[in-house]
Amino acid sequence: MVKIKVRFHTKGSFVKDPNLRYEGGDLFSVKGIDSDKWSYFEARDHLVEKDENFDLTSVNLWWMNDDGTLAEDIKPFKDDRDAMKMSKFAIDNDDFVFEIYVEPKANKGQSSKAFVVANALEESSEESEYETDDTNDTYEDSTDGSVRDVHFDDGEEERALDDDWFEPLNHEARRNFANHELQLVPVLEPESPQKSNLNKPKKKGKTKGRKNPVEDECEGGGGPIICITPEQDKLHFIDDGYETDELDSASEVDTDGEGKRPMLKFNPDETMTENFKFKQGMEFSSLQQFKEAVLKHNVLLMREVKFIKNDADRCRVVCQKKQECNYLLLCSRVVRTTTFRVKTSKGKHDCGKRFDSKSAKASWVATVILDRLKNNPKMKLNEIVAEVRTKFSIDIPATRAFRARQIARKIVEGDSSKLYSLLWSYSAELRRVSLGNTCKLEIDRPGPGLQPRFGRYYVCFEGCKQAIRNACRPFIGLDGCHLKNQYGGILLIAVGRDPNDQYLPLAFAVVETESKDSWSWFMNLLLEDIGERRWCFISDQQKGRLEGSKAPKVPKAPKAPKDPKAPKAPKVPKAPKAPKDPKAPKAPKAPKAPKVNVPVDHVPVDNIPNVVDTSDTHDEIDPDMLAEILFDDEVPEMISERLHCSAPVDHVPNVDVPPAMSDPTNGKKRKKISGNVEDAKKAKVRSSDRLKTLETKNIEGPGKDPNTPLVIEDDEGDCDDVHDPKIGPCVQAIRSLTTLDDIFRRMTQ
DNA sequence: CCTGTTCGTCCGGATTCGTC
DNA sequence: GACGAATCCGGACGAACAGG
Repeated sequence: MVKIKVRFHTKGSFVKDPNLRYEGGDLFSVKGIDSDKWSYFEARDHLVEKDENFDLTSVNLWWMNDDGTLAEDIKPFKDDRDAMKMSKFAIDNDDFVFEIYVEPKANKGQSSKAFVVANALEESSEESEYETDDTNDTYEDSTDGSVRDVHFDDGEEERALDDDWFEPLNHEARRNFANHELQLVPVLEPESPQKSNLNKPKKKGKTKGRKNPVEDECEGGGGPIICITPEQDKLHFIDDGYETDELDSASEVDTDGEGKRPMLKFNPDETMTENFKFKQGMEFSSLQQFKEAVLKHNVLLMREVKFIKNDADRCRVVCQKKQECNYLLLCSRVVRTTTFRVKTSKGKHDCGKRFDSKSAKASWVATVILDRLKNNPKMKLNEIVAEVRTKFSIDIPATRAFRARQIARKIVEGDSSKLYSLLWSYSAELRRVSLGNTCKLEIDRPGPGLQPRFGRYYVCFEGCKQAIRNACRPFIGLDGCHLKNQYGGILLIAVGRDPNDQYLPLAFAVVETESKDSWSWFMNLLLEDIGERRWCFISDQQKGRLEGSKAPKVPKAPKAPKDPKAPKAPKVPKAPKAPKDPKAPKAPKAPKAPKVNVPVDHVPVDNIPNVVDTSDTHDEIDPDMLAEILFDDEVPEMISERLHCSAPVDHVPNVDVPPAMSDPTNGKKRKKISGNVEDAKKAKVRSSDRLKTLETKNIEGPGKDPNTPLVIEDDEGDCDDVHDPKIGPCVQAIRSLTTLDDIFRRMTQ
C-alpha cells in the first residue's frame, strides 16, 4: 500500500487547440490517500465535500498521472475499476500523484473532447492487448508464435482485458500506444524460453500420460457437471457458463493476483446461505477455507458429505450417500499459486435431507452458539442442542454440544495463559511509546526450578499522570473489582475527575486479592507516579474491612463558617442536621483513630470509623457509584459546592447544588440532602455508607474556574471551616491523615 | 433426569511408495 | 509431475457411566 495524492480539477472544461488542455475552474488536492482504499466513491465524496451541489451524473471524470500529458495519458474515471487502475499504476510506476478532471457532460450530438482523445488511446491499446496479456503467461504447451485468437463479446470481459493491458506495460509503452505506435517490442522481455512459446497455439496431445482427472470426470460425468480443462485453468479462461451476474453474494468478482481477468472469489466474511453455489472457477485462499465452506453449506442443506480425497493440493467432496447422489466437488491448487479453484462442480444433491448431519461438527456448533455464549457463559447443553435444532433443524448429541461449548468458551475467553505471557511485550511497547509510562510487572517465583508465575501488574500512562498533576482536581477515586476470567484476580483502579466533570482513569493494577499489601503496593506506585501532594482519596468500603472499626459517628458541629477574607454571601436557611447517634461525642476535632483489629486483607485507606457497613461486594466498577460518592453525600457535597463555587467557599449558599453545576449525571442520580437529613440519608444509604475517605493536606487545584482556588485548607487548626457542620468531619479526617503512612499506621494501631 | 466425564472406536490427515 | 493406493497415527465422536 502506498499513499497517493489526487488533484481535483473542477468547474473547468477541456479545450483542444490543437493540444488538449483543461481550462478554467478550481483546483484542490487531497493527500495521504491509501492506494488500497482509493475508490470511485471516495473521489465522489471529495468532490461533494468541496461542492455540495456537485452532481456526479452530470459530469464525466478523467484521470491522469501527474507527469503525463492530457493528449497522451488521460483516461476515463468511470467506476472502481478505474480507481484500481490508478492504485496499480501508483504502485507499479512509483508515481503517487494523480490529476482528476471534472468535465461537464457534453450536450446531445456533441462529443467530449477528452472522450475523443481517450477513446483513441483505448482503441490503440486494445489492438495489442492480447499480445501484452500473454507476456506474463507461462503457458508451456504453445508451439508457435501466433497470437491466440481470443475474443470476448461481453463488455465485462472487455473491461477485464482493459484492466490487463495496463499492468505489464510501463508508462513509456503507454505513451507509445497513445502515439499509435504499436511497438511493444521495447517493453517486452526479449526471448525468454517460456515467453517465446506464449503465443504458440496449443499442440494437441502433447501432454503425455494420465489424463487430467477433471477431464476424466467430464467424460464420464453424465450429468450437468461443469469442467475446467487445464488449458482453461492456466489461461484463466472463462467459458459461457461463467455467470458473473448470478454469483452468490458470498462471492465477488476480482482479478487474481496477477491482474488477469476477473475470477470468482469466495468471500468468507459473508453469511453462507442455502442458496450458495460452488460455481466452477470459484477461488479459495486455502483448501481449509474450501472445506469449511463445504461443510457449512451442507449443514444448511441438511446433507452429509465426505472428503474422499483430501490432501495438500486437492479436495474431492462427495455425498455420504454416494450411490444415490451425484453431488461432487473438486477443488485443487491453481498451478504455481497458493490459490485453490473449484474445478468440478456438481453441487446439487439428489438425496434426501437428514436431520442428524455429521457435518455439523463440534467446531461448527461452537460458531453457532458463540454469540449466545458470550452473554450466557453458563449456557446449558440442552440449550445448545435446542439452539441448533431451532436454527438448522439438526439434532446433535449432547456430547457434541459439550465439546462445542468447550470450543466456544475457548474462543470467547481466549487463551489467557498466552495473554499473560504477552505482558512483557506489552510493557516493552508501552515503554517504547513513552518512557513516562509506568509498567510494573511482579513475578511470583514459587521455587527453584518452578516456572515463574504472574504476580501483579500495574500500569499508569504518562498522559494520565500529566493530566492529574496539571489539570484535574485533587480527588482520586479508588476501587477494585473481581476479574472473571480463568485465573481471576482483582483489578484495582484509580480514577480522577477533570475540570469538565469527566472521569479520568489514572492507573490500574491487577493483583491477586484486595489486601492491605496489594493496596499499599498500588497506592505507593500511584503516589510515585502522580507525585506527593495532598490528594483526597475517596473509596468505597468492603464488608470485612469495617469489622471492628465501627465507631460512633462524628456529629456535625454547629454551622459557623467564617472566612474574613471573603465577602459574605446570602445563605439559604437550612434545617440543622440531627446527629445520627446521640451518644456520639460532640468533639468537632478530628477524631482519634480507634484501635481496631483490621485483618491483613483490609484496605487501609478507608478506615474512617463513621459509617455503617452496607457495602455491596465488588462485582464491577460502577462509575455511578463514584458519582454518588462525590456528590450525594454530605461531605462530598460540600466538596462539590466548593469545587464549583466561584465565590469564596464559606459564602456558598447552603442549598442544593444545581445538577447542571455539579452533577455529572445531570441530576439523575442526585438526591436531595438538605432538609430532613434522616430521610436524605435513608435515600442514599448506599453511597453515604461507602464513603470512607480521605487523605490530604492541602486540597488545592483547578476547579471549574481555574481562577478560584479551592480552599479547604489550611494550616493546622486555623480553618474556620472546622466549625461548619458540613465540612467538619471531612476536614477532621483530612487533617488527621496527612500521608498514606499515617493511614496505615492508624489502621494497624 | 440432567449434566459432565471417560474410554473405546473410527475417521481423516499425513506420509510413503508405486504407477502412469 | 501428477495421481492412486496403502499404511499409520492422532483426534473427534458417541456410548456408557458417574454424580448431583
